[in-house]
Amino acid sequence: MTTPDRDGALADQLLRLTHRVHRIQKRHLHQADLGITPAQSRLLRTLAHFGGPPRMADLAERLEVVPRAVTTLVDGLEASGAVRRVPDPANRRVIRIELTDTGRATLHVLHDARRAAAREILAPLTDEQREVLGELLDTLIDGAPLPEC
Amino acid sequence: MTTPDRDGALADQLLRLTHRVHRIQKRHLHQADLGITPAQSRLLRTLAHFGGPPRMADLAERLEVVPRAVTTLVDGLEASGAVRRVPDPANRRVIRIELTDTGRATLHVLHDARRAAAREILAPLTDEQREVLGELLDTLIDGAPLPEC
DNA sequence: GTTCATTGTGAGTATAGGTAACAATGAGCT
DNA sequence: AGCTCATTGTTACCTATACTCACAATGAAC
Repeated sequence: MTTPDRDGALADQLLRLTHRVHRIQKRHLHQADLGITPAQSRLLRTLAHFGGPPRMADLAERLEVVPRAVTTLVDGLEASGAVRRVPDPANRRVIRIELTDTGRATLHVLHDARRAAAREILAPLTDEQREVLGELLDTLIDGAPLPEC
Repeated sequence: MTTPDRDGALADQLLRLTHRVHRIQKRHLHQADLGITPAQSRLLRTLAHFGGPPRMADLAERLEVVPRAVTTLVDGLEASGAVRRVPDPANRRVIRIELTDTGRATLHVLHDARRAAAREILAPLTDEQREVLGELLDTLIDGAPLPEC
């Protein structure tokens, strides 16, 4: 038997990798010294992928967290001056989250930190292996079933 | 240019995957209803990979967390009856962590939950792709530089 | 035998996220 | 109009993870 429990082994590897990725990202963020936490960085990154300023509910859905979590993250980012809460004139219940100029500058630094972290994590892989991994991760992420079902 | 920023893109994908893996594992663990948290599950899994009962310091090193964190995890697992603190007669400073029979049973259930989680995460991949991913993850994990340097 | 290193833990903190209740608002219906 | 119900963000609280720092007990080295 060449693969006694391939999926179980993959689970183990994924969990170990997950832990490592988180630790390394945290270290690089700390070194960047922007006062941005990993979850805040994730929100900023997501923010940049929207066309216009999204509603907080949009962010919660995209980040796959509960709306309450977004409130906390935006609180922190607003205190850092990276984002701004802007009330939506068309619907007074919604608040749109805008990236400030400071936030855009922060995003650049974060991007560099993220890339450095990636280089550290991916160090054992050749260029070809990174290409293959990228394709596999694309497939994994694009093929993910709808969140929360 | 075919790869404008491959490492940066990989970082994004890894971070998204990391979040997803963590959420899905948490859900499956909760469904298993063993009262075991993700970090405790990680410790149990690690425990099974040692030959004999390891010292808490060994666990901290292997898990790549600070020793204080191991204390908390063992506290919870001992309360669940999954492990036992056994003083080392050869060195009265060290405490060895033994898996109980209950713990061994728990491990089996956890293994199934982990495999189910893996199947859910890996659903978009074919068998061949899973093999390739497994090899890449092997390389990534084995080639990791020594912890904390 | 005094000094220094190892080992685990108490106390306190920060981050991440979850639930439940709620106030403000908008939408639909009669 | 009014009444009901869904949406949106937030207040208040709880849990899990992991960190630092200080410390007590022990062992090792000189």
